[in-house]
Amino acid sequence: MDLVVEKLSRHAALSPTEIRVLKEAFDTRRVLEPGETLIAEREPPRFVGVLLEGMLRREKILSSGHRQILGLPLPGDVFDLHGFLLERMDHSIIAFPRSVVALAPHSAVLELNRDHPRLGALLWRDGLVENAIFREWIANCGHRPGPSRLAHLICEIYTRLAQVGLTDGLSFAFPLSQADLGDAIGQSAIHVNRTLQRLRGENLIRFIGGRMDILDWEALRAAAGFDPLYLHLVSTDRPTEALLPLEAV
Amino acid sequence: MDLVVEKLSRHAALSPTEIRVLKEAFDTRRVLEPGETLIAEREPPRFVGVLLEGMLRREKILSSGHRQILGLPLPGDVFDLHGFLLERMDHSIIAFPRSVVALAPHSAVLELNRDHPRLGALLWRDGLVENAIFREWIANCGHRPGPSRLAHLICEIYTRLAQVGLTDGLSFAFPLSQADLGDAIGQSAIHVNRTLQRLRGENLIRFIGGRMDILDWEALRAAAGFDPLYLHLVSTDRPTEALLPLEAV
DNA sequence: CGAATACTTGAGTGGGGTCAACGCAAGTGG
DNA sequence: CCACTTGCGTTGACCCCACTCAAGTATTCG
Repeated sequence: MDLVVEKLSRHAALSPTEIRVLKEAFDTRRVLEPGETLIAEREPPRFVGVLLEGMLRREKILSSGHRQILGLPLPGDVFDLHGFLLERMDHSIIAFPRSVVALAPHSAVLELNRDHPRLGALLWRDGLVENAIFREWIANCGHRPGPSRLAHLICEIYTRLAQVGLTDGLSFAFPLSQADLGDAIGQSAIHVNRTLQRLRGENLIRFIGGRMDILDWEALRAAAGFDPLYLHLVSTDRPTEALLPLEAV
Repeated sequence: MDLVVEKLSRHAALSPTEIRVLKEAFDTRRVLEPGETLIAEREPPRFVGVLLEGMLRREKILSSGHRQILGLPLPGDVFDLHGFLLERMDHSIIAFPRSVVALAPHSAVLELNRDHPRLGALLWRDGLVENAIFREWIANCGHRPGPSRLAHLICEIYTRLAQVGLTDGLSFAFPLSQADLGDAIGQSAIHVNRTLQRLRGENLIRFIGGRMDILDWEALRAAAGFDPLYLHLVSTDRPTEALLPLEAV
């Protein structure tokens, strides 16, 4: 959970009490095997989670039979907050590689929000960033020119992993198959293959054995038209006052 | 504001105090002329809003110059909750026709959540439904077959408008141009035109003068592969216990 | 070592994009 | 009242991006 505490602390220092309350709420651990479903479409959500290790995907099967990947929770991300007031899941959450999650029952999160509203707001903030990512994916699957889409996804994953210290320079674990990539950006796996070859041919990336190496970040960023604004990272040029001063709530 | 009170009341009865607190928080009115920007990308969000009349669009200009519409807040919808903990807007919000919004400063919403957590949770719920809509739009712009996309958007708008009583049978105001429709579903305006003609030719819809008439709901729904699960409507088959009993928070 | 899965490559095709022109209605101003 | 403009919708011609089908090649795994 230290990963999560550190991530939340970037926006407002957590008191020892808040850290304790947070850890007590998310006291359940669950290990997911590769491909295991954490929760399926139409099931009632029973908990809020944070991913500690591995990688998850949100997915939905369309009436045409196609699969659409809706999002990729990474370690440190809070997920299912989106559903904790809703009756049923509108999509499934599935583990890519072996993953570890920490779970909190909804009642614990409601209590946490009631008794420590500032901590609740920080958890919400994390969920809000994911919503901004959803919106960016609409643009990525929509009007963004074809070849840029894949580059954009790579830029996003790299930037998000770097935020939680899970990159090694410009290299990082990337456990998606070409079919997965296609379902994430709304293209066929075969076309993803050809686009990958192009990115490789232009010496922008190397991608073998589940590991992605970015060889030319600036060129990749330009090809993607990637602007990290939507990730709402903590940056040095943001307003100097704390996001959530203690007196705010 | 009665529209909003009624909408929220569907999920848990509001006490007279909660209704008063809600109305006091959203005490500012603002009228937007057609095409007027409520808030632009990169600006710091200053308020939470609910739309009372008209229609808004969330949009983003991509590096390619293309415009992508990310969402369509309708009357009764809470918006910008998504941004009330974030430093800058990652997209713009613009009025389609003349629209009226009610605004609450962030401090009022933080206070509301602190002092009336159940009311805060109901507002959050509305935001969560919008997130589910974002996810569905990813699928709509992504892997959904072409002709279904337009039909799906029409089904969604109809269903959401019907929820707040803004439909007249199967007829409703629909102030989007074909260019807007294209930017919403990730297609060119010209192709939208041809798809519209097809839907008209099959006697599924009539669409003139900013008004949409659905002529054959079941056929349109089938063409779209539309399943309203993601709208998280209040339905008769949901769990009988109240979503947010008073003792929950 | 076979079986399954993932990746690669080629050939053929069609959906949807772009460009360009035109129709039509609603303003607008002389 | 008419000439001009502006915005939106419609239609045709052309073409390319990306999909599908199909076959072949690693690579992993029981």
